[in-house]
Amino acid sequence: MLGLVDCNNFYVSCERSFNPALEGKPVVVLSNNDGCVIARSSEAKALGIKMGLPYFQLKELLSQHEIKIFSSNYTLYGDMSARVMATLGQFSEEVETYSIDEAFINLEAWGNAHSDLLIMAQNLRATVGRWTRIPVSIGVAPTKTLCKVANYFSKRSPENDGVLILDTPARITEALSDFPVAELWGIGSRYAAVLRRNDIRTAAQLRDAPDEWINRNLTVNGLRTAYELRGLPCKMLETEAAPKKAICTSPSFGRLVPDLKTVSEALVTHLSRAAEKLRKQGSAAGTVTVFLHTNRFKISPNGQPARQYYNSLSAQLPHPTASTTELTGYAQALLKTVFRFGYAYQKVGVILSNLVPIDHRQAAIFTDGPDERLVRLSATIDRLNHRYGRDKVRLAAAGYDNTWHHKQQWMSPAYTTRWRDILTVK
DNA sequence: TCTGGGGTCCTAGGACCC
DNA sequence: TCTGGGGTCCTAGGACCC
Repeated sequence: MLGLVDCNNFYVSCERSFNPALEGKPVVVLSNNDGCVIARSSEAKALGIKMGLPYFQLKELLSQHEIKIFSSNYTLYGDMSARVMATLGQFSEEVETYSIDEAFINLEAWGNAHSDLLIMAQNLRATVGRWTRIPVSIGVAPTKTLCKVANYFSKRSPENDGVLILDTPARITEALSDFPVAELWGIGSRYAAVLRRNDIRTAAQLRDAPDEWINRNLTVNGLRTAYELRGLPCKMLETEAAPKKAICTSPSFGRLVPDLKTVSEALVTHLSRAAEKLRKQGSAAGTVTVFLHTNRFKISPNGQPARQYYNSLSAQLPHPTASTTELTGYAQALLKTVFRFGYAYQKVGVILSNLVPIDHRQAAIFTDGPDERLVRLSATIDRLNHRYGRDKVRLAAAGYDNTWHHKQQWMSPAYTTRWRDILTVK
């Protein structure tokens, strides 16, 4: 059996973990740039606040209710996630960190008896709650997709008390007959529409559909989902995090930016961030892509949609590199080519791809290899910045104007990762 | 009138996830 | 005024090979 442990309203729960005054109140966490709602407490959900609601539309509700608002604090959420995952390690040898707030775990050691599974799962919930103050829900089943279904019901039915175990054909069929197919893991809005047109409305109906039809309409991914619903595992537990194949950094500007100089400085800043991630996983990039675009929601003074511009450009590098300095040269050249004057830009982004392990780089025939001194320089800068703070040492090309930086008006302290933010007990 | 068969590799676009 | 960010995988079609 496998378990899916999912943190309830994770970002809100992180904020509450260090600020108990938020208990029982409607709390929302906003996306980057304080753009829209990405996490809601149950009280906020009860007020009808939808996922993805833009902040400026939320404002109308603020006058009627006392809603607590937070900017995304990923330093805090990432650290709390690591603490939750480490706690899971106490209960299972094999933990797959599936996302910041979810993990699949192997429950082989718990045995197969329903009562044992229930006791262990409740014990796990209680321990995570005690150690991190993060409430979790647990779905237990023979495949990952069925775990997702079990988890869905464990959250929604109070009588399940945060745990649901689907361990017999009868229990599985009962759950699947009640489960909207559009909510299945792997079924998005497009596939949901296809299924609806074919009168497939529950997970049980998809499970029982002919393989050939599923394969034709939902590709092999849909077929895997159907197999998993039948209890045949197709998605294995992956406890080793695979290195990323692409790394992208593209936060929006805090205001619209029209000029090349500012866009370029932002690009260099983003690239520095992406290259840090690149070196952290021990990779070098063979391709750099730069893209930029205007605000697609913007309306002109005359009431018409504003003129839009989106473009991207990639360069294959003569040799893969992990040097911020070297990558910056290419990125700036790409930007000069894609940039058009006369637009107000919302964001510029950079993607590093064709990643290879840093010690297995293919040398180029006709050009010199990467300058090892530049690679060592980047590594040294990483160490300095880790110790003294982000961007303490950086390229001058990143500029000194930070008026374009994204907004984060309601940021909570980094309670667990910054000395001066540690709570004081009076 | 009539024009083979069997492959690989790359890319763009579309689907999905949190 | 104001609408997020960062990923993965699959498929069809085009270009190429002998």
